Amino acid sequence: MSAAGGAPTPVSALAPALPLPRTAPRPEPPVRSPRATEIVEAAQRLLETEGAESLTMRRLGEVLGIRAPSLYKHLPGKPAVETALIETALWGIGDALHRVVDAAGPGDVVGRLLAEYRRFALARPNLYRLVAADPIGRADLTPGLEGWSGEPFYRATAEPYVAQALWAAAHGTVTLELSDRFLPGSDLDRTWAALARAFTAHAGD
Amino acid sequence: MSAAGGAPTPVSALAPALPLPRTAPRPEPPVRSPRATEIVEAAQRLLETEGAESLTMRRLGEVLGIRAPSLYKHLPGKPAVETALIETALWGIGDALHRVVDAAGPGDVVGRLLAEYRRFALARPNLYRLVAADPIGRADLTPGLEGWSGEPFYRATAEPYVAQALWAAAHGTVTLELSDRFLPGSDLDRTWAALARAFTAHAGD
DNA sequence: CCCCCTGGGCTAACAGTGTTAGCTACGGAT
DNA sequence: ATCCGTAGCTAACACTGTTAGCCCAGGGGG
Repeated sequence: MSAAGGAPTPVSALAPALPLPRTAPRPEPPVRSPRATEIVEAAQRLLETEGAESLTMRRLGEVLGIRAPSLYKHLPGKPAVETALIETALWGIGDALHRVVDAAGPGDVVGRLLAEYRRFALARPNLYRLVAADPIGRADLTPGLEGWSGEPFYRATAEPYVAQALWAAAHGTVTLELSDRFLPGSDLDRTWAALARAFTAHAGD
Repeated sequence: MSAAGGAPTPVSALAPALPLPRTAPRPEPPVRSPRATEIVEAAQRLLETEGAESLTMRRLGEVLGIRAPSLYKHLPGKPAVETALIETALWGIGDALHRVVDAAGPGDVVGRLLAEYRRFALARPNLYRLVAADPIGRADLTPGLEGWSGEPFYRATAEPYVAQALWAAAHGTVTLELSDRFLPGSDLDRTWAALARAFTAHAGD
């Protein structure tokens, strides 16, 4: 991800930019062989239905009617599978968030952005957890993808560092909600509302 | 962790509470045998100096001049080691944050709280990453520890849901900073400043 | 003094992980 | 008809956490 816009956006821009412009174009998905695509799709199904600890090369081969070592004829290894899954997640989040900002009705873009971010993650908990799991082979990710998928936060806040903070806050909140780390009995709707309020209330300062 | 105070604090309290009260007492650390304590300390050193992937039972035994299976005479397994490390981290964070709130000079408690949270995590990156790594054997944690260690956020905001949101935001930002997930070239000081501003500016609304 | 028993080490082993090497069968191109 | 790449296979390696079972030193009770 990484909010704060793509390459052409100068980081120091305190921009007015009310029409919520797009700056970075949607990056091109990488070309994969048909079989490799099948494998990645099977991996996604496996991850969502059985959880991360079931996403093993042997198990993945099994659901494909294949032995584990044969997977290496199509993909270089397990990190590649995970990277592919992370990428589909980033494309999904990016598309969903850009859509929200595109349909910018009158007020509270931030609130709707946060709601959509939350909705997406809760709908695919295991996928989001995978994205959140630290290391992420930055170098192997499609260039520009992280920036593009975080860009809606910039479009909504029009200030790069507020955008980064908002993105990080959303990420943290959703992570904790997925891990069930908030005090039991908390009304998470109100937590999200408090977060939206913090980033909305004081438009000019 | 988990902000929003301990048991006696009614969640609905929109409290005035300006003297920044403490609600939950500091929980008692669990009693461990001397040898078990040695092992946990060695694990912490190992984690910080060599990283999470080196924190293996065989390697841990090695630095203690012991074979891996012997560790099981003192601790029930690797999850127990990790839980112990997580607990020391939570105690550390809790102590540091409570100290900040105790020394409450005039303004910007939130800013100083965030700064301390960040400082702590960056000083022990691998330890913090371990805490952030999802599953956390909630049941095996010292009761009340999570609530107590997040309580300073409540003391600083005096509203449980704002506290949760602030804590989550801090967690997310520090996680992304540790994983180097922000756009390269970003001035993270400004991101943190933007976060503090969001949770400070509008005191009353 | 001897016995017993417990604490804390050991080796061997198991099941599981990602991954590599080397073999083989099929299918399309020359 | 021959070649060769594609895509499967088995065997194996090095690693993980973990269990079973053995063994030896030290201390207390008869």
